[in-house]
Amino acid sequence: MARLPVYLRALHALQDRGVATVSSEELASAAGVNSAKLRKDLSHLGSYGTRGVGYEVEYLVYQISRELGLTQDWVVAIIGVGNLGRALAGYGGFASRGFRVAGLLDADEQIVGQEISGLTVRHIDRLEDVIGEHGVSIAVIATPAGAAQGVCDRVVAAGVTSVLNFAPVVLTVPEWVDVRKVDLSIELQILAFHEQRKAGGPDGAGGRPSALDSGPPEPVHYVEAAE
Amino acid sequence: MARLPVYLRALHALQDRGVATVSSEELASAAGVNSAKLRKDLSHLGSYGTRGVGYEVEYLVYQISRELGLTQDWVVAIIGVGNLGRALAGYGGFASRGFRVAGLLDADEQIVGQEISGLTVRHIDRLEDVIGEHGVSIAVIATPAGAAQGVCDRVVAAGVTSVLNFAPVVLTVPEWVDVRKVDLSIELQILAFHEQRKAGGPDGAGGRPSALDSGPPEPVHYVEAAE
DNA sequence: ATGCCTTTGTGAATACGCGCACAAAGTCGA
DNA sequence: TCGACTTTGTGCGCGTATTCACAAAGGCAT
Repeated sequence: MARLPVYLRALHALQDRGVATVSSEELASAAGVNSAKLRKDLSHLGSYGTRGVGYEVEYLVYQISRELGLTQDWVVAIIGVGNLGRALAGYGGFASRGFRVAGLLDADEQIVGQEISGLTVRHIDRLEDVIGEHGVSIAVIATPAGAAQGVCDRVVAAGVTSVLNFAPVVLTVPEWVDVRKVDLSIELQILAFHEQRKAGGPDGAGGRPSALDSGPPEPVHYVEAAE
Repeated sequence: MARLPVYLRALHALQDRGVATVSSEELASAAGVNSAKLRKDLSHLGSYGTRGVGYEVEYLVYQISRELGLTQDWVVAIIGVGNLGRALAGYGGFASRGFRVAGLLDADEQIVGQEISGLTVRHIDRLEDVIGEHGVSIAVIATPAGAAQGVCDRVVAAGVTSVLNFAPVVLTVPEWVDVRKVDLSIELQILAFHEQRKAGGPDGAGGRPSALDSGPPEPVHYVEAAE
């Protein structure tokens, strides 16, 4: 389930606060989901709760980590060291969750050789070497759109079976390879869509809170046809 | 629908290649979805196809852009100018889709005053001013986890009704505010989960291609219990 | 003009996810 | 020891999304 990482994060926060046991209600609230859903999710990986008490935080952390495969280290390579690649290389959330960045690669000679977050950027020509040497199993593609499919084909040919794609293209891969896509522009477009509806979209004003109940302080934003 | 931006991107690519009309089958393939689903999605915003021919690319681009609210400009502020904030500020996919970054804000005095992608970083104290002056309606939160909820409360109080959150926390907002979350660590954890299953997870080896059919060149990666 | 061929738009069947609500199970106080 | 209370685990119904499959609609060649 895609929600397990969220639970895990909430559990880590509880752990840091010294909480030993937690009820499904509390944990669900912290994770922003329904408590029944959370219980059902947890029950799918075995019954680790005690009725009348709740779940033991530490034990649950271990079980979820195990289920997610975080009890082992995963070796990651980042291809494309532009602004985004740099940000990813320096992102602390990786190392703390068992993800080790073993290689940074780029095609730009200006960038190759630079040291970023303790790693030297290597040339994309060495892609297969880097993957082989370090046993990379997850590739993060942060290249321009045009280069993404080519890079993807190469990492797959080199044995990578999971790809995290930040380039704005739909990657084609063999069926044994998993791809997840993060697209900043699409996220904004979805927000714009809802924003437009709130401001009284094509269907006429629908469903936004009136100024009477505890709505926004300012009426609404101006909306005028952009042509 | 959350798929419209994907269709739009595929259509833009077709437009660049000079394609005038496209069938649901082709477009669905380019967008990575089922063709019936695509037709149903498009039919929900009116019937813009011609039977026997397909859809006119240019017209469809306009209709989807309109539906998504991209015929107007949206004003965005980015709060938190670390590695990620910097990457976002320089991301070309924003401007080209009608999103204008009007403000960069940070709490760090070292960063305030720097010019990044043509914008001067301002101090977080001026948050409300920046939002008001430019009519910001979308806030991008790229702060550390600890600061995110506080920043979120402030932008909401200042009138922002859409938030794109990169901080690894679940934000609590009034019900008229939309939040979308992008969490790099969670994406990797989901990949690790599938990776583990492919490598013969807790359930025993299940469903991965054998070495007989067109599987990966190398057998599989080593997997050993990490404790 | 006419009939064949392509492609859309959609009814119907299916699968899926979600959440309510409750029984089973366990704790804790008396 | 016993009963009341808390919390888990899950059966069930419901609404939504997805897919199949086909009839309606339009183009195009003859």
